[in-house]
Amino acid sequence: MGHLDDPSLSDRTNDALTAAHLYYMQDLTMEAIATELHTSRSSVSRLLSQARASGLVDIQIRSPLDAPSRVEQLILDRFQVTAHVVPVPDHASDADRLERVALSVARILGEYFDSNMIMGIAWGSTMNAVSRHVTPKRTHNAQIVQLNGAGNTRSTGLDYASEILQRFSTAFDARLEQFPVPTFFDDPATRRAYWRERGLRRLLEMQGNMDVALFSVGSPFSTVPSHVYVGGYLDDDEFEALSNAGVVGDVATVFYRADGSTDGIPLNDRGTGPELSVLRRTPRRICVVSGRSKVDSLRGALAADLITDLFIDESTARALCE
Amino acid sequence: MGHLDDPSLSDRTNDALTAAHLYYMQDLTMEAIATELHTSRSSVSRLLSQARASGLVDIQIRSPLDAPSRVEQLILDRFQVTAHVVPVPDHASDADRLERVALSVARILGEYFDSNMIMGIAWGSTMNAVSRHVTPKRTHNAQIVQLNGAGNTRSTGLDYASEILQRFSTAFDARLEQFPVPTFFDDPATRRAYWRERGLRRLLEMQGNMDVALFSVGSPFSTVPSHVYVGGYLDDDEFEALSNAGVVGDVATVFYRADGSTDGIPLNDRGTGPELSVLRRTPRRICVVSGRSKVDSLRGALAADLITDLFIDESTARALCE
DNA sequence: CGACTCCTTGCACATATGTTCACACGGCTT
DNA sequence: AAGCCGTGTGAACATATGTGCAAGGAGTCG
Repeated sequence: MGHLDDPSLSDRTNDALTAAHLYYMQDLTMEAIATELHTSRSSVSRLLSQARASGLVDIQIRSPLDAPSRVEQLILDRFQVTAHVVPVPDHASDADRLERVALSVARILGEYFDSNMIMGIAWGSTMNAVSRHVTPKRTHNAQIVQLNGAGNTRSTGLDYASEILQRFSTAFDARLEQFPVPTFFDDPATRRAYWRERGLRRLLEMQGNMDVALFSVGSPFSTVPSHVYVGGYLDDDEFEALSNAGVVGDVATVFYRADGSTDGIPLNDRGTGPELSVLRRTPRRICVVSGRSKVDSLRGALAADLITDLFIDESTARALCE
Repeated sequence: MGHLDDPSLSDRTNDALTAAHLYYMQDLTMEAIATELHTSRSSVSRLLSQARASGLVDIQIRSPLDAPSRVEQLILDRFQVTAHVVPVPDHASDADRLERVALSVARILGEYFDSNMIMGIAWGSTMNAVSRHVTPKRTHNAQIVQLNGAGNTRSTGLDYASEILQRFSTAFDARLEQFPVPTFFDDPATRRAYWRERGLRRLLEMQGNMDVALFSVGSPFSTVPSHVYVGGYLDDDEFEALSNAGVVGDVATVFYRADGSTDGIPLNDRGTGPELSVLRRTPRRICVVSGRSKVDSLRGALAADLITDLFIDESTARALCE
């Protein structure tokens, strides 16, 4: 309940705090709060919006512990992964699904990330959607690190990926380590050489020490291909090579097969994503998936043991269990 | 996010959970939720009310850590007690104050009480107010124990005190140990004898092992006397004896002076409240105070080191600091 | 000093939410 | 089967909340 005329706090935040108390703890109406705060009802409405948006007010849903949904339980049994099924009506569009799952993740992410932690984040449409809604949470000495490069033949990719990452970084007040390299090098040798650069040491070390990893899965061969597959990162030959190698998906542009294996997939030697073994060492690996077209890819990621916590829309969850 | 067609859960709770998600996590309007749930908007409104009232939805206010209010900081410095100041306008009536502080406490109490814990609770107008608003929280193997007897010359007091305690017990799904004795025995010897009864052993042991104690302070000589002082528990002689002994207040009908001392206060030998030393052994001692008339009594309780966490209305808090 | 921008405010209106009420349904008694 | 709860429902109404907009105030620049 810290608030009330603290000189160190901006008046606005202070009022927001007080308003939040009066509204959420004491069930006053905004009208009444307006009177106490000597302002208009509309301003109170705005104060409360701000309080919610800035994470001052924290709303959680706590299902009785004995009530994981049937699907969540099923997923836990089959894949040893904690699933968070987001209710979305069956007839919703894929865009809707994505948006709604992303919103749910954005709201709850603060539960997983705290002071002194390192979080690795990938980029793509899903992460973009999540980033646009993250509820801020104040942390100290926290670090966010980009998981894979985002440059392609047409641009450095800095705008897109960096914008995403920056939203997280701002929301958590965390330092941000970007990864200004192409998504794929042309020559594996160049990549290997570059990896030995000392400038990369810090970044790789951070990735090795991540507490949380946040990513989605890519699905190259689905009807709704992921960002990577349509953004000019891969040419036709490369695409075909993936197909020939039996690839079903990727995590942070590291490709894998249905059984989770990655050996002998040439593109991986040129990619900039973290070794899957590095990922697997990360205590919490949060995967966000929406849309049935990602099911095959998701199965592969599960087989590769890349995931500890899965956020997924309802019908995709059901599809996964079939 | 556990919910969704879990056969083990009542449909109603299930719907409430889903509705809560859609409303609080996905920002859908109730209208939209009604459509998804194939019901009417009004029902959704009711579902959400239920979800809030039953603690399914948990709303917290998290002030930036660096922002305890000035008053809270002041109280911490002076009394080594964590204060939670509840904003209440200066012109509010004492009844208002009480209600609003009580509501705030009721909402947050779940933070302090959990499975396998023992909580001791006093009774009185304040506790009554709190009890009427406690937000339920599911716990296992938790125990609530009454701190002091509630019988008087006119009744066993079971109705009043028991009703209060039962509300807590229900809200937390905790076992309840009542204390069916008068508030004060007529003869100290009777009390001592009774205390040796084996039936009392269990109760006293629980009190000795409390994890949390919840109480207010009584203020005998203020213009707004507490429940104990007007409920027929004390006659004029006893009242005068208290006055002569320099008593400023009580906690669970154990009386103390301004300096926190209790020695040589005759009524304490006949009272049924816990020894203050027992109280002081309790790790968390939550005191709820509203109304300036309780300030003197509160000072005494602070001097006696009876409190670790203090919930108090704003103007009383200011009065305390003067 | 004025002209400008950028923010904030409160009003009035548009929506969203809460609540009352009459009614329908299932379980239970007679 | 008829009658009588208690519970739960949606329509209609009553409130409460969100938002576009025009106006005002503080700061900045010429």
